[in-house]
Amino acid sequence: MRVVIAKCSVDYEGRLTAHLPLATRLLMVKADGSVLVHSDGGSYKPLNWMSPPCSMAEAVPDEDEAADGVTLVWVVRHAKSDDALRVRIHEVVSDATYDLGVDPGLVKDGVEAHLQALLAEHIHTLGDGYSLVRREFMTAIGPVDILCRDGDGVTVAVEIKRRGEIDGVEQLTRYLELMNRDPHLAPVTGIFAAQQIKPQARTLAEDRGIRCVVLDYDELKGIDTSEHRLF
Amino acid sequence: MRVVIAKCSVDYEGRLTAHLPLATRLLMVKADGSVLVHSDGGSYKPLNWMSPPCSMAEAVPDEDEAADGVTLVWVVRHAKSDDALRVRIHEVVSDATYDLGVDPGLVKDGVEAHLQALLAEHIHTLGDGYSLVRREFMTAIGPVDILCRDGDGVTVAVEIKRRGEIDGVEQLTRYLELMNRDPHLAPVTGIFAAQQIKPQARTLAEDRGIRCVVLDYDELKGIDTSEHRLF
DNA sequence: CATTTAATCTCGCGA
DNA sequence: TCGCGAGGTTAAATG
Repeated sequence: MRVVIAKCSVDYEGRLTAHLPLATRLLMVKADGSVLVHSDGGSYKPLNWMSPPCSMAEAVPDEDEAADGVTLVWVVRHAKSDDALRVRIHEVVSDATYDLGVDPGLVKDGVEAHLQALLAEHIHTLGDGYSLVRREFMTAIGPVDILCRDGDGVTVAVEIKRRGEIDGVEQLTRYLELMNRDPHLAPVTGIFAAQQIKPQARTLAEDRGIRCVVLDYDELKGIDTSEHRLF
Repeated sequence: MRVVIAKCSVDYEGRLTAHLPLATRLLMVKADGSVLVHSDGGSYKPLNWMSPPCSMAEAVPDEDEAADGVTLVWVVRHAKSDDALRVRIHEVVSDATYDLGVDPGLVKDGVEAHLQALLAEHIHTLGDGYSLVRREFMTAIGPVDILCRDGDGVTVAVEIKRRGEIDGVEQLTRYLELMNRDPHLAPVTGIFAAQQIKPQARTLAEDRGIRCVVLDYDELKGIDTSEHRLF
């Protein structure tokens, strides 16, 4: 990885056009050729960047650029599209290259997939007599997170979100409409399950006869642990 | 801005739990206290990070950490939530601080707002006799991007997206349902206009009698230019 | 300040 | 490879 601190202006042309006036910034060139332009603020998103696959070339400034004080130009082109980034460097404060090696990568825990796995494992938390049919039940318009049966043997489609918003209710509604048109499956009722359900989403769901369930990730994991401890 | 190259492991606890095994990485500490952990690959997203407002403190490794070879621990805490990042540093390769000053910021061109302005200006590209009623036409559930009339004087609601997906069709459908209940407006037809329309979105839209139009930003801008050149 | 919506979204999974 | 959905989405605009 190459890290350069430089006074520069930047222009991007591609899916949109963007311009960064002259200022001192951090330029990061990664092993795959991608370039990031960071300022000393904002959040993790760079002010400007080029995603891989791309290649970076250094060019000599033209007459106008040289007259403006540009000493070096980086031309970064995307390999598959016409996206291009031009970094006009006026002054280099620092320029260093490091060998970082390959990163072992991030290990995550607590995302929607885990919620789904935990709820499937403890499907009875939805009510007495509930039994799992299958996770990721495929339909023509996409997979239903969990398909199960309630105590009366009625099919139930469960949509799981970390944060339940209107989009999720719309999604479940589409699944229910489709599945209720299938005589093999109908009638199918719906459960909208999330760690947190926005009031608007709850209202919409209940208005459509969809039951809302708030999931407690730690509690589900706790059940997991205490059950394992029985053995 | 402080830039550190170090062999480290990182743990995040907050909305989820995440762990980065020991490796050499770039650590960026911005003026607002935010921290970014970058590897030599991936895109512009850091492997791990802490968003502002937050504060970073250096701590002495405990006994176990020291036994593992940790020489220094960064504890980064978010100011408003319980999110925390622990960077366990084993070896510092480089550590430098730079004064970048305040960034003048990015100037953009070519986003959805511009598409809307351009299409409103050239509403006749939707068909002969089309006329603009108004942009951002307010309804009880939000603003319709463009309201216009077709050649027969029938009211048309236009939803504009850069990339047309199912959500956009749902949104337009809600507007149309509402507006068609209003005797002053009904009947209202719909147009889903985007630079790119996903097949599923197109299918859903056309199934609901909504016309799909693919917009060409450069062409609309070209019309703009050539019209201006007439004067 | 909360809410909504766009994003050069990125990222990962599955067909 | 492409499409689709999730994201510690982030970030900007708006009521």
